[in-house]
Amino acid sequence: MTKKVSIKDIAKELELSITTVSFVINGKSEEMGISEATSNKVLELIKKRDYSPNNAARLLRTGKSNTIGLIVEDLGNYFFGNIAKVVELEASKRGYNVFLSSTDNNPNTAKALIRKMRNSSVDGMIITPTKELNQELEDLKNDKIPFVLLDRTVPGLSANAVVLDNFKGAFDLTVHLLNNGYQKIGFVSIHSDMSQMIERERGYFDAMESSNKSCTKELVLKVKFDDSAACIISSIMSFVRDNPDMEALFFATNYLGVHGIEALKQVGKSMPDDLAVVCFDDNDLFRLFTPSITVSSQPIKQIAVETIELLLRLVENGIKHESPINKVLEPELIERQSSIQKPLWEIEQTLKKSFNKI
Amino acid sequence: MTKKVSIKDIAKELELSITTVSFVINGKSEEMGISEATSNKVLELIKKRDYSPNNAARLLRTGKSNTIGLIVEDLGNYFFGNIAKVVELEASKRGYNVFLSSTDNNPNTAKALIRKMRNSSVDGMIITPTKELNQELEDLKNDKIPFVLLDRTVPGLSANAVVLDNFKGAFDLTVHLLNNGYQKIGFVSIHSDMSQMIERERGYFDAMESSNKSCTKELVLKVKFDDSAACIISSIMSFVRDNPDMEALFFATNYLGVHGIEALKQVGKSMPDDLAVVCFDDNDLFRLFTPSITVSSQPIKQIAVETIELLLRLVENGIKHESPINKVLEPELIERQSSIQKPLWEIEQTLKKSFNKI
DNA sequence: CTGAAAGCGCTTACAG
DNA sequence: CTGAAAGCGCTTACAG
Repeated sequence: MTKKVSIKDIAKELELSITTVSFVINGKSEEMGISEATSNKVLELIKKRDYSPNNAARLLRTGKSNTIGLIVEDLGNYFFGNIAKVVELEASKRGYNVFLSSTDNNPNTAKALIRKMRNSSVDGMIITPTKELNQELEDLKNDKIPFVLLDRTVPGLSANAVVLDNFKGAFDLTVHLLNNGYQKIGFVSIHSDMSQMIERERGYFDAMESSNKSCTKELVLKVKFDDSAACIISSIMSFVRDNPDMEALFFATNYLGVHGIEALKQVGKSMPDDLAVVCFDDNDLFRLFTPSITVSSQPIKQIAVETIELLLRLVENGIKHESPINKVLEPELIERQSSIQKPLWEIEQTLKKSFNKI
Repeated sequence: MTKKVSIKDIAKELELSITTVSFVINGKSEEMGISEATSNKVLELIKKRDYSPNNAARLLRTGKSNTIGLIVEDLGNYFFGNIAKVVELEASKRGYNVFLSSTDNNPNTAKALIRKMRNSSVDGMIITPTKELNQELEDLKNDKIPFVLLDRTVPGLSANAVVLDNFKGAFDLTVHLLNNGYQKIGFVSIHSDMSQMIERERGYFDAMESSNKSCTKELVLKVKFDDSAACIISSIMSFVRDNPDMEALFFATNYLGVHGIEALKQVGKSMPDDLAVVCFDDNDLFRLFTPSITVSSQPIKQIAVETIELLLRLVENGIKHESPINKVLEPELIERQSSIQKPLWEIEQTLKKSFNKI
C-alpha cells in the first residue's frame, strides 16, 4: 500500500483504456455497452490492487465531494452528540463523509463555519442555526446548496427543517403539572428569539391560560444563554427564594434543568415535596436522579435519521422548486418522580382552608 | 457568490499571470521577489471578490488536504463528545477540517473507518483503537501517515499516544475506599485486553494487595462490552446479591457506573450505607446524584489539546525517526458523598465484635 | 464495444 | 520581478 494505485495503473495492467476502466468503476458498464468479461476483469483487479478512486480528483472534475457539513450547537452535549453520531452513521452508509462543528450558539462562529464548509465544497449541510444567520442562509439558497435546519427554524426564512413540536412538548408538560395538582408553576428559560424557545414559552403560557383554576399563577425567569453556570444557578436560587409560594418549576432546556437542580440543592428545597420539577429535553441520567426527573423527551435517533435522509434526498435529486419541507416530530412525555401527584395531605390542607372560608 | 471565482479570474482582472497570484496567495511574495505593490493589489482583489482557493485542486496537486480524521469510540458519550468538540475547535484554529466517526468499539467498523479516511487523504488521524487493529496501524506507520492514539495504547505496537495514568487513577480510588474504612471492595469491569482496562484492574489489585488489612477481600465481576444494558444491570444485581458482605463497589468505566447505580436502585441498596460506590471517569451529572458519586476524573480538555497539538506537529514537521511520544496525563480524584468515611456506628460495631472475641 | 483528449483549479520547476 | 506550461487523477463528450 506504499504507493496509491491510480486508474492509469489499472488500465495499463489490463491493457485497456482509462475510459473503459472509469466506466466500469462508475457502474456504467451496461449503459456504455462494455462486455461483461472486460467488466469483470476490471472489477477483479480493482479488488486485488485495493484501488479506490481519488476523491479530490473526482471532486475537481465533477464538483461532487460526497461530503456533508454538520453544524450543531454543542457536540459535547448529550442531544447533539447523539445526533452527530447517528447522522455520521447514516451518512456513512450512503457513502458520505461528514465535517462536524459546534457553534456554541455564537453567530460569528456559525458564519465562519458555513463559509468554511462552502469552501470545502460540501454537497450539503445540516445546520443548527444561531441568530443573525439570515443572510448566509439566503446565500445558500440562491447558490442552490442544499441544507436542512435542525432543531429550530429561522424567523422570516422559508427553508427545509426538521424540528420538534416544541409547543406540544411544553404544553403537555405544563398540563401534566396542573393535573398533578401544581398551580403556581415557574418557567425558567433563556432570553432568545429562536423558534424552539418561543414555542416552548407559548406552550407553557397556553396551558396555564387554558387552565380555569383561578389560583394558577404564571412566573417567569429568563437568563442569558452565555451567562456562566454559577450565575444561572444563583439567578434560579433567587427566583426560588423570591417566590415562596411557587409549587413547581419548568426548565425549558436540559442544561437549565441541570443548573436548576443544583440550585435547589443549594437552597435546600427538595423535589417534589417543596417544588415539583419538569424539564424539556431528557438527559441520559435524569432517570437515575433521586427523585428521577420528569421530562419531555426528544426522539433523537428519529430526528437525526429524518434530517440526514431529507438532506441526501435534496443532494441527490437536486432541489426542486417546491416549497420547503418541514418535518415536525413528536416529543414524548416521560412521567417520573419529580412531579408526582401532589401529596394527599396538601390537598387536604387546601380543602380545610376552603372549608374555613365557608 | 453565484459562481466561484478562481485564481484565473483574479489573474485576468489584474492582468497578471496565474503564477504571480498563486505566489501571493501562498505567502511567497517575498521569497519570489514580488513587488509589494503587486502583492497588495492581489490581496485586495482577493478580499473584494471573496476568493478562496479550491481545496480539491490544491490537494490534488500538493497531496495536502488540511483535513484530519478523528476516530472515537462513541460520539454520544460525554467523554468523547467533549474530546471531539475541543479537537475540532483547536484544529479549526490551525486551519484544519476534521472528519469524525464512532467505532462503538467494533474492530470492523474501525478498520473501515481508517480505510475511508486514508482514501479521503487525511493529513493525519487521531484514533481511539479497538482491538485487532495492529495491521492497520502498522500500515499507517509504514506509509508515513501520522497518527496519535487516544485514550489507550495497543499492545505490541509502538506509536504516539496520549493516555491517562489509568493505573494511578484506579489505585487512588481504591486506596480512598480503603482509607475510608471499606475493605471488601468489588471491582466491576469489562472483559478487555485494551490497555486502559488492564491498567485500571492492575491499579485496583495493587492497592488491595498493598493494604495490609487481613480482612480485605477482592471481588471481581466482568461483563462483556457489547452486552445490553439490561444484561449488565442484571449481572451487577446478581453480583451484589451473591456477595452480601461486600462493602463497596468500584466501577471501571462511566457507563458501568451508570448501570451499576441503576442496579443498586433495583436491589434496593442505598449508597453509601449499604454499599459505597466509586467510578472511573466522571460524568457531567454525577455531582448532582443523591448521593453524589466519587470519581477519578479525566482532564478532558487537556487530553484533547495535547492530542491535536501532537498530531499537527507530526503532520507539519513530518515524522522524525525518533521513538514515539507517549503523553501520560494525571487523573484527578474527586471525593464526593458516595464513598464518605464509613459511618461511625459501623466502626463501633466492628469494635464490639473484636471485644467479644477477646 | 473502446480509445484519445480536454479540462476541473491549482502549484511549481523552468525559463527568461 | 514575471510568465508559459506541465501535471496531480479523474470524468466525459466525441469519435470511431
